Amino acid sequence: MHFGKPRAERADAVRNREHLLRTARQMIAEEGVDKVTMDGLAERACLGKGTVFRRFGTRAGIFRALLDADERAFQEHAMSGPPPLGPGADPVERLIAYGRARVDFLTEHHAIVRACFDRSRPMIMGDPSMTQLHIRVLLREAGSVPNLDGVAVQLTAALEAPLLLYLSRPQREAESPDRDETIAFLGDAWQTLIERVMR
Amino acid sequence: MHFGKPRAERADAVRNREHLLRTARQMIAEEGVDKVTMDGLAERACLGKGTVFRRFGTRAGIFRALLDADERAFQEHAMSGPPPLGPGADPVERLIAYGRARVDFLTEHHAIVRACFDRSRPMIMGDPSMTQLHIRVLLREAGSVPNLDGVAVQLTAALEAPLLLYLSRPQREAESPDRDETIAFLGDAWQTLIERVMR
DNA sequence: AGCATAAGCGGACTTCACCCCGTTTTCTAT
DNA sequence: ATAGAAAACGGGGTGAAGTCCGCTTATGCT
Repeated sequence: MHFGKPRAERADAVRNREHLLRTARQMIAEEGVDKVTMDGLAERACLGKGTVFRRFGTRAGIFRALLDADERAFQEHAMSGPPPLGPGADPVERLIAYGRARVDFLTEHHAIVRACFDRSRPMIMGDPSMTQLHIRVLLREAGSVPNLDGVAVQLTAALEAPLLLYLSRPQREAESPDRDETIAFLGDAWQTLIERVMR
Repeated sequence: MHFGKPRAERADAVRNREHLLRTARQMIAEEGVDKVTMDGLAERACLGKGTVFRRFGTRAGIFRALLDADERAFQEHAMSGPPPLGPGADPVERLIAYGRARVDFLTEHHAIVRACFDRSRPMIMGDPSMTQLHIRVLLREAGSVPNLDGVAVQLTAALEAPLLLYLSRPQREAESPDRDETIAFLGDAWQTLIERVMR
């Protein structure tokens, strides 16, 4: 009765997944996120449509997979990079730095992040994001906050939701004039919020 | 050259819109939000599909229209109802009361609220919701907050996003045991947040 | 009332996500 | 090496959103 190893992923599966991700990245670079269709991707990768769905489940799944690597790298930085983002700085400093970095990250990956949404199966509260966990830890380090879990949820929402929900411009080019404005706007707002909550 | 009256909406159009909304409400009551399809709605209302799209633009548009009346009533309450929600109470009290009422409202209309999302054309930051405006006004009344606009955006996100984004269970029955828990959880968190920001 | 015209209507058509299931490939145990 | 099982593949099928355009009807003007 040895579970634990439900048999590793088959070699062709791995090969195909990577090929599909590469192809998807190309398509995004050439035509933008919403020109990536399941049929189109399959055809361009010379694979069956069924394969694409088997690998990623849903369309949103592709974008989640694409984001995954960058997301890991980002959290890595936040958890063990140099201060003020990483350990070593004052927790409040770290919270502020985290927020600014996160705004930057989400803006950078804006199109893909938004494409991760799945109308049918959205994120559940029980599945706290890395961001929420990180904020929670730093809040606790920064001093006693009542209702820690609740506040962590809401600060996470305050940080991420504006980019996920409220602002969503075409933002074709990375050099858009209001791109930097937006980043500064939300970063400053975050800093203000944290300073007032923690003072 | 008199614009201003681009000719009022035709009588049949009005009739059909109301008929469609009534029918949609029935279908929602009977089978739930995501069984409401454009074809189904058109057929049940004995109208062409083109008509449904002409009236509401997109599927999400139907739900926005359905929410509209209730949303107005809610804002009415918040702006001119009895304290602590309405005018007369201390601004901080009002902010807290508003948040609790809003959580309640969003939970009550959860299914429809979520159905208002539109993958292709999401809300723009330039279109600040009533909630954002209200929060902004109360914040200003409550005392000088630096970065007023930014903080208003983020508090709005903190209040609404958890219900829009992070928690989304089927929540079929209104008497679900964790429904009340959720309302209390988010309401308390909101109160904590506001108290700390404003202290 | 009668007419011109803009608004509204209907439903076929297109596109896309997602499902299904018979066929093929890889893996493992012998 | 080989057979048998499990996993992966392929692509046609389905249902739903959204578009198009020729037809119909309300409305305002005379």
